[in-house]
Amino acid sequence: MKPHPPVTRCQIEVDVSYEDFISHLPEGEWQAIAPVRILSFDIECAAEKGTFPEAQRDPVIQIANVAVLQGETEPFVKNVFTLGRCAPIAGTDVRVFAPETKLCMSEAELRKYEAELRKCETQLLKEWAEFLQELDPDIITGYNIVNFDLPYLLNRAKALNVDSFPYLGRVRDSRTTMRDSTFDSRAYGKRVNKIISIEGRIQFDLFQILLRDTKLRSYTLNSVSYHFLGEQKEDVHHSIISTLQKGNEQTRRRLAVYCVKDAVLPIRLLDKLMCLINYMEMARVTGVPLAYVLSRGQQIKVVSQLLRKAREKDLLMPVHKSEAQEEYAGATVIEPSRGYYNIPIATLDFSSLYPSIMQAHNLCYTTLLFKSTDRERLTPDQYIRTPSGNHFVKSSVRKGLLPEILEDLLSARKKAKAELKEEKDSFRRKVLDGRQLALKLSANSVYGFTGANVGKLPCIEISQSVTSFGRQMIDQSKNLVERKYCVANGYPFDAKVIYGDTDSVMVRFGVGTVAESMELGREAAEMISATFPHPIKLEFEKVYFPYLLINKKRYAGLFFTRPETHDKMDCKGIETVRRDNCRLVARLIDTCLHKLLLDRNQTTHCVCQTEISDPLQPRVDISQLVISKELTRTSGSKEYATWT
DNA sequence: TTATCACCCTAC
DNA sequence: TCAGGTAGGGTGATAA
Ligand SMILES: Nc1ccn([C@H]2C[C@H](O)[C@@H](COP(=O)(O)OP(=O)(O)OP(=O)(O)O)O2)c(=O)n1
Repeated sequence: MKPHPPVTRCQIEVDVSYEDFISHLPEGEWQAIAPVRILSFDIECAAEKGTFPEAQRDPVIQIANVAVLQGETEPFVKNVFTLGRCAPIAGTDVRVFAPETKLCMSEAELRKYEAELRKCETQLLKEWAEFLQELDPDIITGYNIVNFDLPYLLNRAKALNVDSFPYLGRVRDSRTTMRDSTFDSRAYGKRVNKIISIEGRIQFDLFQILLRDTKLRSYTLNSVSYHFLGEQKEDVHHSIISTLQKGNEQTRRRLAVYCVKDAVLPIRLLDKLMCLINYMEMARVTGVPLAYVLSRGQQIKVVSQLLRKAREKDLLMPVHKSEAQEEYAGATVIEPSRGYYNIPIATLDFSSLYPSIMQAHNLCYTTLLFKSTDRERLTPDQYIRTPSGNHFVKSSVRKGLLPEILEDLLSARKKAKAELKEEKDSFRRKVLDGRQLALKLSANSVYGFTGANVGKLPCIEISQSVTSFGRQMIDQSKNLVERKYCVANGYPFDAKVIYGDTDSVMVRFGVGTVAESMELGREAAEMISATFPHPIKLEFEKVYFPYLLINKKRYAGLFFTRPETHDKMDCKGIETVRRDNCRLVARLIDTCLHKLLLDRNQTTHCVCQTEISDPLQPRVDISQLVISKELTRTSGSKEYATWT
């Protein structure tokens, strides 16, 4: 089960209209919009979260703050509101906001105190609403970033009857409303979310961003911050919160620091992950509003691009009554020759296989010939027959919309890849890689859209033609390699394709060094590419040496892109990359693979055996044994592995 | 004891 | 226009 969502709702205020905003961004200078000024405020109340039952009975805890980032790399905390006097925090102004608490209170005193507290909170909410409503867009960037827990604040405003609060948009007198929504897709899973209407402002829920863009074992703000920023929240255990609050200036200061950090971390993450830049690019390329990139799926992007292209050509999109269509065959996975290979294995891979198939063969809604009578009006060289038995006209007759869409998407991806190549910083490389992959996914989704049974415009003819071409191509590649690189043709060894999945072939050329393998791989890729129409391209991608092939979609190997040294250890489908195991298993298998591949020690079993006695020793941390995975249908919480 | 299935997550 | 696709391994429950 996914953990409780952390306090990570971020909001961006854009001064100009969306169109104006993006049209003012120069083509090649995305970095120029890096935030210059960030305003952030955040309120945290453990009791309201319902996570700390102890705290619920204790009305004392209320701390909030406002933080500002102005051009500096570190956010500057402008105001810290505390309840009770609090010792200064460096670089901040601390402001006392409530009456002092007493350690012991009578019943009457407590009630009076609670009433005071509500008054303070009400005033806080009013101040915030005013602050938001009058927040001037930054002169230089035209926007501000504000971080706070919007659902929480709206609920508090409701509970305290602060009627002036929920008017946070840029349209005066337009009430901010909140409702639940669910989003269900195979790729993202079932997500429950809150939809909050704020005209003229765009919401980025960092928790949702992280769920979509990253694959982590835990999504608490704490662990995410540690993972990406290398720093954690100031850890204040909930059981001591009220003690700290009731203590003195110094203890309350600790609490305040904790809250400041909470407000600042999401903004730092947003910046570090370059969310704004990447999402803006995606919105521009696919032609959807910025907020859709997060709140909607892939279909809307494809539809938007279709409509854009259709309008250019004076075409209309039909309203399709989607009747239930049956599934269609997908890609081939070559039967693996399982084993441990202590010689280099070259990997050849079609670049953007499905999109390039659609481009090469001009597959589109607008080029499909439904009926045989349509074919009779054309000469045979004006159309093609796909391996699945469907017919499409050639681009000389009419160029399809989908190929044009794909061209745009792929060129955007190409640019992203070029930038990735230039980048030296390893963290930024990861971010740029994610951006490149997101564009690839969007391109593949164009194909997926045509096969989407629940979609608005499914067209199985297209999708099954694409996959049938793909099957044919991987077959052909395998045969070409094996036929050319054999003893009969004067090569020292018979090459063998030991495995392949959808668009890739793993070739054992028989040669003993990485360099030779690369040489042959490059040559083979070029040779095979030449047999396919533009823009289909088979690329030499990498060499694995050594290579452990366990099963279909499960393998590991040392990854070489240069002859001298390996880049990394690459694991696919194995427990080390799966998140439904406990960490112990992942760690164990990781060490085994290290020994097997890095040290080439093929007698690893004895090492594992000594490790395996570990769980029975009390020194193994229980956290290593926690298994967490998503539970759908049935309810329940995390499962814990136990030994009794 | 083996076959089948639902479920999770991953590789394309 | 709420919601990209198929292939496939591994696990544990249940049927045969
Ligand atoms: N999420 C995905 C991933 C892949 N595919 C399909 C379409 C791809 O063309 C094909 C091969 O996938 P790859 O992961 O090898 O990626 P590409 O070949 O598209 O890109 P590249 O190899 O250039 O990274 O599988 C898909 O439909 N959806």
